[in-house]
Amino acid sequence: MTLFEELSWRGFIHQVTHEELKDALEQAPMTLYCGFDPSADSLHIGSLLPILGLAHFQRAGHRPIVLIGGGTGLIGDPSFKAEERSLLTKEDVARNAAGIRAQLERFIRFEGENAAIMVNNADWLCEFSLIDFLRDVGKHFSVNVMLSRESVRQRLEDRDHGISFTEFSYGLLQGYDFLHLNEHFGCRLEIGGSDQWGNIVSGMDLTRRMRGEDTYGLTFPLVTKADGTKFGKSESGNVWLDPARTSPYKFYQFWINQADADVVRYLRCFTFLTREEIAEYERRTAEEPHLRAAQKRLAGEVTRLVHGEDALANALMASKAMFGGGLEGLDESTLLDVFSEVPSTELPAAVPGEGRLLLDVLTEAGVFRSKSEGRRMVKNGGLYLNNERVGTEDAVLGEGHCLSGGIAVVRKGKKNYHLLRFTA
RNA sequence: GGUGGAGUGCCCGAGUGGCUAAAGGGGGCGGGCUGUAAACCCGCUGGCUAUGCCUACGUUGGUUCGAAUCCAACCUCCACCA
Repeated sequence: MTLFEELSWRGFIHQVTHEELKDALEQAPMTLYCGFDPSADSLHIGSLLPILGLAHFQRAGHRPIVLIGGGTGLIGDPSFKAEERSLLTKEDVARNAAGIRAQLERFIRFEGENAAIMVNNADWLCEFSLIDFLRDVGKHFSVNVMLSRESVRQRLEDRDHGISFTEFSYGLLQGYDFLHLNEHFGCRLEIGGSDQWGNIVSGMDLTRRMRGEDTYGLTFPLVTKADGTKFGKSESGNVWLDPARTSPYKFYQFWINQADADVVRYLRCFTFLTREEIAEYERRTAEEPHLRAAQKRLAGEVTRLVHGEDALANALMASKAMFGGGLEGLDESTLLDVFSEVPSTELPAAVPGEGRLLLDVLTEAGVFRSKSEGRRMVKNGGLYLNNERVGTEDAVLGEGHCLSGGIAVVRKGKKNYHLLRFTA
């Protein structure tokens, strides 16, 4: 199977500028690039597709360039954005660029044969003088063409939001990146999300005009969900690659909760499993959906890829404790680890012996907004202490409620945990 | 600027003197079923020192034994006209 065929069945291909790209990729190693926007100090799973795209190219022997938009990030890409965004400071962008760089190193190999290269476009864009840029680069861009781009159409039509000259100029900068990479690294292909089509074509045009070089562009489709909601959001917001922002446990849970209708597609594009393996999961999803073998494999693969083997093991252990039941066997450090991201409240050790009402303690600890809420929760049978349902409103907190290490695990409903820690 | 209408709980929306912590719907939360899913079913959805009390129907004041409901002023929004 050729690289192009592989990308194709995995669902990586939305648009290609030239059909010949598929042959060119088979004939000789190619240098290609993909840009990442440093608008936050971490990537989120929306960037996973481009990252894995680059990885596939590298596995097939091509040379990827990872471009961090340290310069373009100072301007802001207006493509398909409804409103003008506020500018990030140079310090923010530099810090974000560093964070993203560290993350990308997990996915792409930067040494050995066809090692990837990482560049930051701040290195060349920030050097440019305005006059030079307008004379040398701007001259090759037609405002008429820029105005006709679909990606800014909404902003041109919307009088309330409009578009500033700054953002309108963004395309020139990204276009210049391609030219620069072509000149310095022989880069001949830019890949990106489907919203990047206009910017990619700009860069190709510029490279042809200024250097007479023909280049290629390829875009990935938007990742969709069968139910029409947006992919990449969990109830707690964006799903980030940074474990400090989205813990490996939550990350794992995000994937395990994917719908049957989506999971096979996700196995194709977010894992490196073979066609045969995925076909097997497709069969199992159809025949024994309740086992959710595909979701488990997807969550395992992606979590390992993003966070590593140890983090995956922890996520699995935590998931088992949260959903499998038994807490009794766990020792203190395991408990703390499993519930590490759960809010906790420290209480003096004397408290359990004093026989205080459980509801009073939990309201003080912030588990309930009011005592009424707590009473309601008990009445509806939604309050659990160490996985045992609390049956009465006047339950008293006692010695027997501590697990190892003086910890009591409070649960509201199915998934909301809170830890009480009794300290000496 | 003129005229008319409207502001109710997280949201929409009923309610025109006591039976109203306020119908109904949505959302949210909890329970059941299940696969940590979807769909569906059920319950809850102001607070408290709790068979009672307090707070709440745009704001402030008034009428009344009693007001979301009547009156006055103010604020805000909408519609139509200019």
